[in-house]
Amino acid sequence: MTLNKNTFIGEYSYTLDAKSRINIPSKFRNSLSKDNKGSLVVTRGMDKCAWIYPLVIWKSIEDELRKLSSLSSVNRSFIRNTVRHASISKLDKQGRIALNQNIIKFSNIKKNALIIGMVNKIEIWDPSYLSKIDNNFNKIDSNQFDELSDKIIL
Amino acid sequence: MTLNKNTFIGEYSYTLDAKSRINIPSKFRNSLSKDNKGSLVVTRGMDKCAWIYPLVIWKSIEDELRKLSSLSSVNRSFIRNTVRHASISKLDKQGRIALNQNIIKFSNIKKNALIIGMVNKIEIWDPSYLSKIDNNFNKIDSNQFDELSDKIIL
DNA sequence: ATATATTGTGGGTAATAGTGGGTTAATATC
DNA sequence: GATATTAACCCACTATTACCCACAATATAT
Repeated sequence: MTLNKNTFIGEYSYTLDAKSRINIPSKFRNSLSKDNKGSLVVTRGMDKCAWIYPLVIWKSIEDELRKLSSLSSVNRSFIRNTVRHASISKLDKQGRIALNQNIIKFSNIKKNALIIGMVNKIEIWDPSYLSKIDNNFNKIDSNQFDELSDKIIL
Repeated sequence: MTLNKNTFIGEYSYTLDAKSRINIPSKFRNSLSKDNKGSLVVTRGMDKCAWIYPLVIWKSIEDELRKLSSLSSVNRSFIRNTVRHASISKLDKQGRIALNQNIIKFSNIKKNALIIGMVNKIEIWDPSYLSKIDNNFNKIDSNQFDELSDKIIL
């Protein structure tokens, strides 16, 4: 167990309880660096899922946003849409976080949820919804991957 | 819960009461630095919404304005329109501020209002009005957005 | 194999947050 | 100067959230 700090890989299946709390895999908790003090930032993903960042990673995103002048309407929209659905959540003593209704509805999560490590962030999915996405993934023309293969060596 | 001081993220739905008071989310109140002493500056936003700054942040904006020479008519207009609708408002014991009629009318706020954290400031919107803006936002040539996305890695 | 620690899930209780409204003080109006 | 209007301040109620403890299931160690 010695991945880089704030790095997440793997997939886990958990349940949302009556209070909308969900467990964070202990492996993820362990790879969270101390300076996060157990705080995560939950927001909407680009897909219909929740994105979760360690607080310190989120702060660096925020710093970038801070540089954008609000005189530009594009900047304003960009900032608004990036941060309006974000909220800080702290791990409780049992290692869970509470998801707000907004995110649950957006991600279409009911009882069961998949937590997926995405290297620098964490995703939470409704399992059946993700299966659909997976099907689309298989349909992608593999040429699109060829582009990536120039950039990333597997 | 340790975001930087005077930093606001997330979206909250509140109601304006009969006395034109509106609640400020407790998370925002907590991230207000002590030296603000609960004072906020409310003014017109660049969009049809209210902008709210922590007093100390507003002061730094004033300092920037001070540097603009009044020999330029553009500067004069800019300063005038930035400052003329601004007013200080203090949080009451329950964490609310009173909005003046000028701002309410300008923002087209009736009963319900959305409060949105915009990193260094807070916006208050009429919900239905913001939806319209959102729709336009989707029509914006996404090239402008892609530019930003290149700079900021989510 | 048994003991011990860790992990995931459930639930109770106290503290806080959000909303409404009343009372007094300040300001304006006549 | 008396009255009306507005704003500041205080108190009260309800819903939500944060915090705590409990326990079963799994993993680790002896």
